[in-house]
Amino acid sequence: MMTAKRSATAEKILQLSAELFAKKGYDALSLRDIANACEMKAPSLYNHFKDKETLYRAVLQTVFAQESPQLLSCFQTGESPEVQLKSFIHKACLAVSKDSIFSSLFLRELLSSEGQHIQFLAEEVMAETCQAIHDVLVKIEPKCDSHFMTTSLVGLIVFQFQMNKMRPFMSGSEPKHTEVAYITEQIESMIFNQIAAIKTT
Amino acid sequence: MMTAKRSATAEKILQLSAELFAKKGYDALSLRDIANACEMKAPSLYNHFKDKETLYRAVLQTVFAQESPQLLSCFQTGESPEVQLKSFIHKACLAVSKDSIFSSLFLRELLSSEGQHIQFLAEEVMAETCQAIHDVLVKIEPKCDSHFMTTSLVGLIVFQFQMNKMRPFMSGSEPKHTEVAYITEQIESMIFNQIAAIKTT
DNA sequence: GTCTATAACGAGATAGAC
DNA sequence: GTCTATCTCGTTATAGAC
Repeated sequence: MMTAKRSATAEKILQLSAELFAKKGYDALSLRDIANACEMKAPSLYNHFKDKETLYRAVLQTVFAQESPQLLSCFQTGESPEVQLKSFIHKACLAVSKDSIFSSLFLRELLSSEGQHIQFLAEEVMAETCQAIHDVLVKIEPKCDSHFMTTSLVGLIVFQFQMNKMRPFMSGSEPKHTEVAYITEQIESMIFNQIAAIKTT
Repeated sequence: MMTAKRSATAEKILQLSAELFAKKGYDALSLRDIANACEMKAPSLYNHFKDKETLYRAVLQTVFAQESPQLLSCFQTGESPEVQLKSFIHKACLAVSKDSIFSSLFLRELLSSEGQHIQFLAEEVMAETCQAIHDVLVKIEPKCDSHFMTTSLVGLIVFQFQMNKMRPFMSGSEPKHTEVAYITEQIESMIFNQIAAIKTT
């Protein structure tokens, strides 16, 4: 599916507003804020996008499309399924830790009451990546519930990094808990221990 | 800490607006929407709450306070730590599946850019429950990272039930994946398999 | 007094005219 | 790209009902 070629300013609007949509959410973010970040006036945005909703959908599409190839590449190597999965976990954790735009937008949509974008996200944007995780899990251990493990993996990655904001106020939290390497290692451990447990039954 | 005694209408406003705040989010929900649900006019709300922000904070407090005793009771039995943790997982999953107000508000706050309420939630509202999980995990397996396991458990519960909206559009999803009993069982399995794996090292 | 509704304000929103 | 119409927001002032 080809995405329409965009002008340079349209690209600029997309990139800058993606960050703002992720940070403040659809309703709290005004077109003026976006225009401000782009060094233009709000009505000028209408030269590039039909309305706020259209801009937002374009943001969803491009943000997820940017991450997707990187993540999919993990599964296109000659390595064993186990190694492929591990490298995916590492790359996904790194991506989410570097900027949370991806995961913030995803979580916001998951919370949204009007489920308009849920289907779009699932089928058009995340399908390939989730399918790849799904397939590699089946290869590693056919007996496992690969759908549930896929959602658990995605959930842990998305949630644990969001939790970094709250950890300072929680008991038992240590500095290491906010480190990418440590979180990655722990999530990897949970997933592979679960697989191992199923394997031996 | 005593909470101020509230009138019947104030309680009604709290209950009805909690649902709406969870569903639409702080910014998207107008005082007129709330008033509508309560069968009153917007300005009348000001007889019961100073402003929107105050109402919202009261909502956070009461919603979490309602769930808290139920969940804490799991840890106040004479049962073994393992049984206590299992009964907590069951009760928490059931609570989240019955109404997602609790977990929606929590996730929304976790996403919020202004972290004003994060500390409040962590220290005033969720601290007791998280501490109880933390303690029981230490009892079961002192070698485990109980902080990380606590957040993983909370994250899995909150996330997996939110995912039910998206599952219909994902490959590999079956009807059982949206059932409370099945999700509960799977989360329990992940947590206890992780504990078992740590125990044997 | 206690709670309610009506009217209206100023700020800030989207979006269409120019 | 700018101007501006129109709408909706949170909030206040005020006056009437129980």
